[in-house]
Amino acid sequence: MANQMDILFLALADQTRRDVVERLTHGEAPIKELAAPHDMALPSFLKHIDRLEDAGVVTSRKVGRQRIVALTPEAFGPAETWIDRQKRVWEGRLDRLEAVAKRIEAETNPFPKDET
Amino acid sequence: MANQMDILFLALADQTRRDVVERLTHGEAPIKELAAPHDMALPSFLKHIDRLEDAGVVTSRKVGRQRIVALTPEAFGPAETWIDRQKRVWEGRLDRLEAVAKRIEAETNPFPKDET
DNA sequence: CATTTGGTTAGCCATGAAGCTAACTATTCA
DNA sequence: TGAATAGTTAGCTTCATGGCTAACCAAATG
Repeated sequence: MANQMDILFLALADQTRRDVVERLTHGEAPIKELAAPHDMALPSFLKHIDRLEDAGVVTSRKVGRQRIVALTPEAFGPAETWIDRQKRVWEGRLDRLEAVAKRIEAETNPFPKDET
Repeated sequence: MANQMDILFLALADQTRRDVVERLTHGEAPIKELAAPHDMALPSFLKHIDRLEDAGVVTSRKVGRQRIVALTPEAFGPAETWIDRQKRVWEGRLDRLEAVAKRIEAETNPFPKDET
């Protein structure tokens, strides 16, 4: 029942996971290093990483016994695009209302004040 | 345990709620009209509206027995800003890596190829 | 080869989210 | 004023989320 956008927004709806993302903007890191600042058992922390990976926000690869996690910021695209579109439609609506208001004024007042 | 940003992202992490937002970009509407396209009992739908309102994405006022809901797109700000910041830090990092790479090249190769 | 280290798996618990029905309140309208 | 309309409240179920411990696997190291 949860689509990709649900998963993406949900991944960002948690402070721990956003902290991990912020850390990763400075470069990839192994699980242990990522987990260090978080007062949480490792298996619990792992779930957060898995959730970020499911959302496509992060990828990971095994190097020896370490798992190196890296950011994939392209993943934010759909979220940003969606928000932008909403704002643009909303602003478009304001423009249209303004246009309507002007037309009504023109129709009801055949001698607008800016015309001498 | 959930901060304001959690609540905002969580509000957007649901198709029904995103649909409502999209509808509201075209103008405010009473609950019943908003609920109509959604195959869901009214009390269930109400919870979604309440969640959007908690997140600040929407406001509502009572007019007679109707409750009119309107969008407040400024609420998206924090989400957009956060995502943008992550991308900017990430890109900054790439720039820095590039700079480092250039410096290393210059140090190891005193006669770069573009110099005759 | 035994031990440490880094991660993983399995399984449990408490809480919260999303849905429902039934019953209620408050406007509006005939 | 009685009936219809628009929301609301209460209370229930089911499933997901976020946390835990214990036990395990596999790579690295003494």
